Amino acid sequence: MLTEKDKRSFQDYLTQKGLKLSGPRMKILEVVLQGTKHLTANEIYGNVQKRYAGIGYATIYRTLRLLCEAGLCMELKCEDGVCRYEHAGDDAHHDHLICTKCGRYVEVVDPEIERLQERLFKVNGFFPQRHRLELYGICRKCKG
Amino acid sequence: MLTEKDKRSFQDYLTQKGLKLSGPRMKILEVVLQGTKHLTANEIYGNVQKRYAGIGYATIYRTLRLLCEAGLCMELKCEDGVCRYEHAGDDAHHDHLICTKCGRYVEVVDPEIERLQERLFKVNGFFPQRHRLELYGICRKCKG
DNA sequence: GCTAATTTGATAATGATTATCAACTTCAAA
DNA sequence: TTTGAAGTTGATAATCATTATCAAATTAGC
Repeated sequence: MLTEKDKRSFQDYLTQKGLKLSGPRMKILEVVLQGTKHLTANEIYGNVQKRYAGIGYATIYRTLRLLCEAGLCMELKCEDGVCRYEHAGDDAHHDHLICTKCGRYVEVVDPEIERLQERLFKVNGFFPQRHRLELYGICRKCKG
Repeated sequence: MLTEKDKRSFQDYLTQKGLKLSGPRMKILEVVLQGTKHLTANEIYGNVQKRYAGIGYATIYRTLRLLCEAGLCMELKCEDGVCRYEHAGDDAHHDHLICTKCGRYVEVVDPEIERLQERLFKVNGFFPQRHRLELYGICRKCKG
């Protein structure tokens, strides 16, 4: 799942910003894009360690920020106070359905809801930037 | 805005839990219910200090938790990683429109959106518990 | 008023994230 | 290919909101 396109995309972003593509950055990009979605920085640190020992915490955080800025990742500020990261891929915006028992994240979109949100912005005289919708419940598996 | 009903409500909650209604708890209840909505614990601490010096940080946090449990307050986990509190009053559930320039919070509800959210839960086999919807944009005043 | 149970304030601890800094890499030009 | 200025790294200290700890002070039912 680590395409040449992604690599180039990261490379381009760095160059454009006058930054450099280092070994650690490349390794982190690889592990993040090949791993599961919705991992914490700590979990990503663990995954990176497994394959490439020696990369520090700070570099994980720094690189995750770069990946977000480059549009390759998205940061979710979760209710437990910890950030989770999902690789953005080419998929459009989506919201999340979150199981409060097992912590599973399901991605959902409802175009109708999106439309009504735009209306709420307009009605209240706000220029829309972004939104966050999280639905908390218990998934079928946990409900038993 | 601190009604007898609120006092009784807090008192009842404490009694029912085998807890006590102390001076500090009463003072914090008063300041919180009379103050603005969407304040941080830190801001509430400041407001309490102004009127009743000597109450410690820990007591603010502890009492805010009790007020939430008693249904007199609600905690909002905000994107900046800080919690804000709003007194629940009798008003129903609502979502928030947040100005990214001035930080203003506007409370909004759209019954249609609420309905569609329920449908999303159902379609995905989730038992619904609660949700969080935050709309970020720039308010008319800041837009100029 | 007495007393057991609860609460308080001060402060240390926690846990995620960010800042610091000397040593190490990168990369474009020579 | 060597070089050196600029950027990066890992270790670790710092930060910041929130919680835990604990001895001293308060509360409420008798």
